[in-house]
Amino acid sequence: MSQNRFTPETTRLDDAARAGWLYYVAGNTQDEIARKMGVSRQTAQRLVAMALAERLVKVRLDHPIGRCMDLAAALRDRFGLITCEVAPSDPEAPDLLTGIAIAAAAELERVLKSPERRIVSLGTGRNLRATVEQLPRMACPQHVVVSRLGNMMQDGSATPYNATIRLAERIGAPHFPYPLPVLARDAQELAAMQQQQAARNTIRLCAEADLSLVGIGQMDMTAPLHVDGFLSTAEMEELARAGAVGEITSWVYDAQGRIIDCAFNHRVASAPLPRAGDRPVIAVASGQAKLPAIRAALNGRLINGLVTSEATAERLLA
Amino acid sequence: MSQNRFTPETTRLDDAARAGWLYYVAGNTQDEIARKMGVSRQTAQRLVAMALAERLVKVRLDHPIGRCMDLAAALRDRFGLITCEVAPSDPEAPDLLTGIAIAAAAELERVLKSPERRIVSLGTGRNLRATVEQLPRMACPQHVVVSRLGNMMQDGSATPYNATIRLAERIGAPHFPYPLPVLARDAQELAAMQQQQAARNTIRLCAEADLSLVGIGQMDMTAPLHVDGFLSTAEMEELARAGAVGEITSWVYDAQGRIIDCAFNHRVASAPLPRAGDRPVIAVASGQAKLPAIRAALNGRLINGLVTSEATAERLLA
DNA sequence: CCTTCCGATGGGCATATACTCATCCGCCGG
DNA sequence: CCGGCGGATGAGTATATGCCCATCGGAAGG
Repeated sequence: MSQNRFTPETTRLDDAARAGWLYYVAGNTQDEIARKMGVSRQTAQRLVAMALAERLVKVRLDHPIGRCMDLAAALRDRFGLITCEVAPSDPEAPDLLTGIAIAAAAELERVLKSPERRIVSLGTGRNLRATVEQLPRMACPQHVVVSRLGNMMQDGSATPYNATIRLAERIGAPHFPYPLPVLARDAQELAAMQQQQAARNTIRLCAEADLSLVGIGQMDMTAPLHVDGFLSTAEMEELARAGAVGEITSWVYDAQGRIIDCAFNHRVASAPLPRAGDRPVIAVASGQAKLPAIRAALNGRLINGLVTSEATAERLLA
Repeated sequence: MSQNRFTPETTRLDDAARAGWLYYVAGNTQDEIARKMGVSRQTAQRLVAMALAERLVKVRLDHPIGRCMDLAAALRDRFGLITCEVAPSDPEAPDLLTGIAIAAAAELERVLKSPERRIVSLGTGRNLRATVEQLPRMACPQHVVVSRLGNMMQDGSATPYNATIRLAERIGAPHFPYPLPVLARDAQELAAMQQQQAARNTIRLCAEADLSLVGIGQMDMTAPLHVDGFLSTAEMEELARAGAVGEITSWVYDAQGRIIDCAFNHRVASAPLPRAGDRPVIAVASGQAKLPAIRAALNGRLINGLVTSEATAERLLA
């Protein structure tokens, strides 16, 4: 078909549209298209590619998951994330944990399937606990599970939501609880604690973790740190004045995602936050209340992966 | 990823949606999808196929031609056509000939490109004439062009719009003009005419035609048969009373596409209409005025191919 | 009229995709 | 507890697709 009988541009685009239609809508093979349009197969291929390049074909996914993946892609783009999963929100309960727990579990499971030894470090929190609950039982003795922070309060009692032990049990992997409490009394005590062999070993493992899953805590009266009794109301208010908007494994940061240089952070005994480089540091967090904390963590590149809900993702991008 | 932890149907469909999204929207290869989703390549392929089968992915073509091809596909479906082309209508002049002439010429060209001998039979009319004008010059001595009806009026003068000669000249093929006039005086004269060797030979060629291109005539005061003087106003009115809505190569038919058993048809000297079986009998017709005639021809399976305008296609499907 | 250049073309090949088949796993009835 | 059944899986393979490159032909400029 001689394109030059008419305006070549138009006709060529028309042909591209035809080819695109035949390929994507009618499901023809490029060979059939070539025959039907009277051109060579290669030309048909070029036309189909052109239809794609010229954005003539628009693909839409008619499934809740489609919107989620759009949001996830947007978040990845915007915040330079290695990985991002957005779970469909149930309109009835937009911030239900189950969805994101399943999504996060899928991420985790992917890593655990590796036959190579992997070090997985975990924070704490309801989200992570729920995530681990969603994992199927697997036999993964080759991996190592390590906690990034203590589960002891200063009085020696345990915090709830311990994900590390649960995960280790579930997959039959050796695990390293964090051998220090969440907080030291002061910087001096902290320094002493960190000299312990077990602490140094565990902190090193955390630094080498192939995958880190953490929660994100908000900084209001519903803050996990406050609810669990690590932060008095007075301390909370002081931190808020210093600009605190969120915390990850107890490290408190401001709206730009910078760890605040304050008395509280000098007492935090948790493993240092991994520099979110090439190894995934994935936050599992959602909910209106955590929004500023999540946004700050993303802005400050404290994390390079996020698993969240559709509703939260939308608000993050707004 | 064990689907059986949750409702298997849902999860599988979700996975299909993810896979579809990754494939069609994100442009991943199935191998990448397999890695990202932690499944085998084959499973990824199945998921993509499922997303397609379950109609999760909707492809839309953002180009005027897209609408045309949708209409063409709908017409093919609805009327069991072998081939159907819908040319974009210029909103300024919805029934302009050029568009459909180009489209029809493309159809014709496709057949002419064959190195095998093809018999192409033609009707008459502005549409066919315009179609032939759109053909590029080609050297096709292997083909044969034959006319399905005469171009002589009863007084021996020629009708306009002779497409056969023009086509034969353009492609350098041997051609067979129709050796009889359009109409005989009566059935008896007709029978005598058809005994002629030339007539029998030409009619046989028409019956064997590999491609037949015909126009469709309406049955009102603008009817080609009337304008060209073959049908008096009185005869027209009588045929209309008998239910005539259109004609193809002078054979007059009713709204169901049945050739009417009437005096006029008993005088028609044109080659019998080919039974629209597997060999293409393509009508080139468009325009509000021809709508009932086209619809009837489609309903009666007098044709198995149609080239028309976007506007006409829409009305045919309405 | 000839030369040069650019885009289009089709052959050939590496890769990706679709399909078939044997097998496996979990479920169910005996 | 066992055997049969149906869907899911992975290996293998035929087919389709994407890409590189040599070549061609028409347009612009000398």
